[in-house]
Amino acid sequence: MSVSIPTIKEIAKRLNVSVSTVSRALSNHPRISEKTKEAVKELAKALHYEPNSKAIFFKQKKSHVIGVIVPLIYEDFFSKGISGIEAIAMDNGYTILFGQSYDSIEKEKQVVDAMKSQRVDGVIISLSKETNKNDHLKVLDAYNIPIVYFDRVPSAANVNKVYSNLFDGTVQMIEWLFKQGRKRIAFINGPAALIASKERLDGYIEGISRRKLKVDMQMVEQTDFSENGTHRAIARLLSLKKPPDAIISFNDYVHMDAVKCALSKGIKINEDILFASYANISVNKHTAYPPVVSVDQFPYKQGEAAMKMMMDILSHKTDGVEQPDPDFQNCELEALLVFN
Amino acid sequence: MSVSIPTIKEIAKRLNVSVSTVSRALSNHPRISEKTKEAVKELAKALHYEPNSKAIFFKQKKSHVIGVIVPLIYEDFFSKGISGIEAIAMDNGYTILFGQSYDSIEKEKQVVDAMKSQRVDGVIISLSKETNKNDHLKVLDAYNIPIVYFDRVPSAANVNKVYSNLFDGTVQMIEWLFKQGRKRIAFINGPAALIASKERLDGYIEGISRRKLKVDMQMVEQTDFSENGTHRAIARLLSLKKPPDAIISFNDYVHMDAVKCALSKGIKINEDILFASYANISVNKHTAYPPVVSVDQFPYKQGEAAMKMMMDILSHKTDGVEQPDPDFQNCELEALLVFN
DNA sequence: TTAACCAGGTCAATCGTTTGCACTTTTTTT
DNA sequence: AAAAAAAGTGCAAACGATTGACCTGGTTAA
Repeated sequence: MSVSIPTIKEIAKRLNVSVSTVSRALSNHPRISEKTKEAVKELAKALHYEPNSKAIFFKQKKSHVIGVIVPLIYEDFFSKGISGIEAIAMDNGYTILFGQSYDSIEKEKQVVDAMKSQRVDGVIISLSKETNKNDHLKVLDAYNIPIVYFDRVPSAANVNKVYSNLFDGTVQMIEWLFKQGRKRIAFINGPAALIASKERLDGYIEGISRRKLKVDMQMVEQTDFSENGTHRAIARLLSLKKPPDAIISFNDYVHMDAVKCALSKGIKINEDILFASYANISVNKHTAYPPVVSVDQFPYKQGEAAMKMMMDILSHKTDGVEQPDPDFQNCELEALLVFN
Repeated sequence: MSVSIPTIKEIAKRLNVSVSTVSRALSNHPRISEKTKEAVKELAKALHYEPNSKAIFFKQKKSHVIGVIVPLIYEDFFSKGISGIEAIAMDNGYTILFGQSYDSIEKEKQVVDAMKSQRVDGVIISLSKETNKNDHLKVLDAYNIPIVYFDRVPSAANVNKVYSNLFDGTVQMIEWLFKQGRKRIAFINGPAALIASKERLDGYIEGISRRKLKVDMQMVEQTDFSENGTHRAIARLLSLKKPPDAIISFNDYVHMDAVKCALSKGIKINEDILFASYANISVNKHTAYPPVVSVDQFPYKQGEAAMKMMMDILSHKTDGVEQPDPDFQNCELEALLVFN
C-alpha cells in the first residue's frame, strides 16, 4: 500500500543535486538551467511528486484555505451562497473550511476558534440571527485574518461586507403588485428584532407611500415563523372587513404556511389574493402554489461577490507588513424581482 | 493592529527557559516541575498563546481536518448529512474541508486533488450520480488517506461505507399502504441507470410480492426528474382503466410535481389517491400536500455514523506503520417510515 | 566516599520547503 | 590576458513545535 510519499529531498538525492535546486527548478526560477529544470520536472512527474502544502503554508504563513461560517447550511439561501463562494475559491486555488453556527453565538465563537487554530487565510461569515455585533470576531484581528461579512452583516461601517438591498426590492415588488391592480397589500413580517424585518418593513412603507396611499398598519402582521404564528397572522388578515388582495410573506416558508392556511379557508390562491414572497428556497417551482412574484437576493451571486472580495483583500495584503489604512469594502447587490 | 502572534519561543524567551521546557510544560509532561508549568501556562494565557496547528500538523503529519465531498450541498439530504458529520467532527476537534462534485466526475477528481494537496486526514464522500466506481479516489491511497463512503457508496466490498437500507424501507412502506386498504399501488421510479432506482424497485417488487399479489409493471412508471417527465408519468397512471389508489414517488421533488399534476386533473390528494415518497427535503411540513408517509433515510444520523467511523479508523491507524490487514467497516442504517 | 539515582532541565534534530547569500565556473568585456 | 559580469548551484537558516538524548546538581544507599 502506501509507499513513502515523495518529497523534494528524494528528488534531490536521486538527481544528485541540492534540495534548493530542486525547489527552484520546480518553481521555474530563472537561475536554474533549462537542462536541470527539465530533469527535475521529469523525475517529479515520474514519482508523482506533490508539494506538501502543509510545509509550504507553514513556511509561507499561508494556508490557501478560507473559513466559511453560516448559521444553517440547510437553508437554501446559505447552501447556495456557499456554492458561489466555493466556485470562486476553486478558481483561485483555495479550499473551504466549513462551519455552522446554528444561530448560536456560543457555537459561532467555537467555530471561529477552530478556524483561527487552523490558521485560515480569511473568514467569510454570515452572522447568527439577531446578532449584528461582531466583537467575538475581534480575535481574528490578532492573527491578521481578514473577515468578509456576508448577507447578515454588522451595522458598523469599518468592515468588509456583501449584502443585498432588500429595501429597493420590496419597493419594486409593491410597485409591481400595484400595476396588477392590487391596492390592499398586506405584509406578514418576521419578529421586529430582526434587521431583516426592519429592512422589509421600511421597503414596504416606502413602497406604499410612494403611491401616495396611506400606510395601514392593520395590513401588517407578524409571525414568529412557526406554522401557528403564520396561521394566526393570515386568519386575522382574512377576517378584516376589507381583506387584502395581495399578501407579501417574509419568506418562502412563511409563504407556504400562509398558502396552506388560505387554502383551508377556500381562498383561490393567486386569484382572489396574489401571494408574493422573498425567494429563499428552490423547491418553489415544484410546489402547487408558488408566489407569483418574489424578491430574489441571488445568494449564489452574493457568495461569489464575497469570495471575490476576499481574494482582492488577500492579494492586497502586503505580507507581514503592517497595513497603514485598511480600506473597507462594501458591496451592495441589487435584489431583483422574479416571476413564477 | 496585528502584533506578532505569540509563539512558544516568545514564551521561552520571556521566562528564560528553553522552548522544549515550554512545550513540555504546556503538554503537562511529568518531568517539568509544577512551578515551571504554572508559570508557563500563566504567561501563555496572558499572551493569548495558541499553538500553530500548521506547525504541529506539519510535524506530526496530521491535520485534524477531514475532507467532505458531496454532489450538491443544496440538496437537503446532503446538507443534513454534512451537519451530522460536522457535529461529530467538532466534538472530536476536527474541522471540515468542504467540496462539491456537482455530480460530475471531473469536478470530483478536482476536489479530491485539492483535499489531497491539503493533506486532509481522511475523506468522507458521497459519490457523484451514476458513479459507483471509485478508481479516481485511489490517489488517496498513496497518501494513506482513509475514505469513508456515504450514502452513494461503491458496490465493492473492500471499502468503508455508511448507507441506509432503502429496500426494507420500501417494503415497509408498501405494507403500510396495504394496511390502509390500498391495493393498486403505483410507483414512479427514477432513471434505471441509478442504483437508487434499482434499490427502490427491488423493494417495491418484494413488498408487492410479499402480499401474494402479482407485480403489475403497468403500475411502474419512470421519470427523468424533470417536471414534464413526471407529468407524463402521472398522466399515464391516471389514464389506466384501473388507476392507482396510491402513488409512491421516487423522492419529494417528484412527489411535488406529481401532486401538482394530479391536482390539475381534479384528483383529491391523499383521499382518492394516497401519496407516498422518500423523504429528502424538509419543506414538506410547510407544503399544502405532503406525502402521507415517507421512507426517511435520516441523513443527519448517517452523517454522524460516517464521521464516527472515520474517527474510529483514524484512531486505529498505527501512525506511519504499514497496516497489515485493513478491516473495512460497513454500516447499514435502517430507513424508517415517517408520517405527516 | 563514591557510585547510583532522580528530579528538572536543556540541546539539537526533525518535519518539507523556501530563499538570501556565497561559491564556482563560464562567458564576456576591456 | 586579466578583470568583471553572468550563470548555475549549493549551503544553511528559517518557519513553530515536538521529542529522544543528554546534562547538572543534589540526595540517598552501600
